[in-house]
Amino acid sequence: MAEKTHSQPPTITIGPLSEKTGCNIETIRYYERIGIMPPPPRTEGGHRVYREEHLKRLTFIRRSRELGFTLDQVRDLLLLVDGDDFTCDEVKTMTLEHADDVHRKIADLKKMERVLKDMVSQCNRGDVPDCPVIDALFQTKATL
Amino acid sequence: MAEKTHSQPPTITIGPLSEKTGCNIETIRYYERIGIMPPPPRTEGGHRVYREEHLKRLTFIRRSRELGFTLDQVRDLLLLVDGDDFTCDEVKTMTLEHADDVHRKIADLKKMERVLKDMVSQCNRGDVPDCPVIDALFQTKATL
DNA sequence: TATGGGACCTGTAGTTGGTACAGGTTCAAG
DNA sequence: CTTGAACCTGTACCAACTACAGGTCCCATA
Repeated sequence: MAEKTHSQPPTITIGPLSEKTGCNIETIRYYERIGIMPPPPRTEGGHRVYREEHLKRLTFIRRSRELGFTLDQVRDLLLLVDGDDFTCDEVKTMTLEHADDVHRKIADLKKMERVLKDMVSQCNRGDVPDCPVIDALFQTKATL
Repeated sequence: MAEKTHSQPPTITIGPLSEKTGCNIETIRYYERIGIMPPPPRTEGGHRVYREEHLKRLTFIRRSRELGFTLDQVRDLLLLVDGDDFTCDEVKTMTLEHADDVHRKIADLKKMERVLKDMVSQCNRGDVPDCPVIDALFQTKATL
């Protein structure tokens, strides 16, 4: 309510930023080092001082990572955002491509799952030292 | 057909082994370095010389990796195999645990996929610089 | 037998996306 | 003014490989 004259925009240090975003401190510094977070202003003593815009950007990055975008993809998304001349179509395309990747990964994992379950389903002979799983893993057509 | 007297067991060098297993050369040497492939005998000049047993072991490792076992898990499986006192149950348990991991990964990826598709489905307004995907990625409850 | 070049050797560094210290400085509450 | 939590930098580490560089070996052909 009672703001001082020349009121400054609210700021936080790295610790609270970490808590608010769920992104750990070392990771925030890492993001700065690799250039996807901008270097924030510092206090006299050298402590990082963040503002709302940093929080937003870091949230964006976290969210994107949670959705499985690589840091390179995040970099591209941020370029589009920063350029403010991005088109919805560009973003849509990237997202769809990524969705395809995810889809393929799901398909691969499903195959894996089936093979694993098939192998296990052969195992019903108790604890004899003759294991169909092991046999399956040794399976190959190659010889010397 | 016409084998010499004192016929030696057939051997191969690392190149052919790589081709037969689909495991690249640097990876084979890497596996040796980390101790999951045994150091093979060498020629006078120092070239590695492999036999059937190496081929089998490497195939086992590759197969396991393809099925998503980590190298640590492969190490465990190999201990069981090498000890030749493994029980089918032990192997079965490891495999089931791994199958569960895979199952969870599939579930996570499916969630991702849905969110990505939902975001994209908001995109039908052409190429205006106002993108629901970007908006969604910025979405957060946190403020300074 | 000499030689050319492909296959092999070792050792180190880079990849991705962070995490984990060590060892030192700053900030703010009491 | 003191204390200790929070912050700083820099380096090393994780999985699971891959990619060199710079040197040696092997063997088929001339």
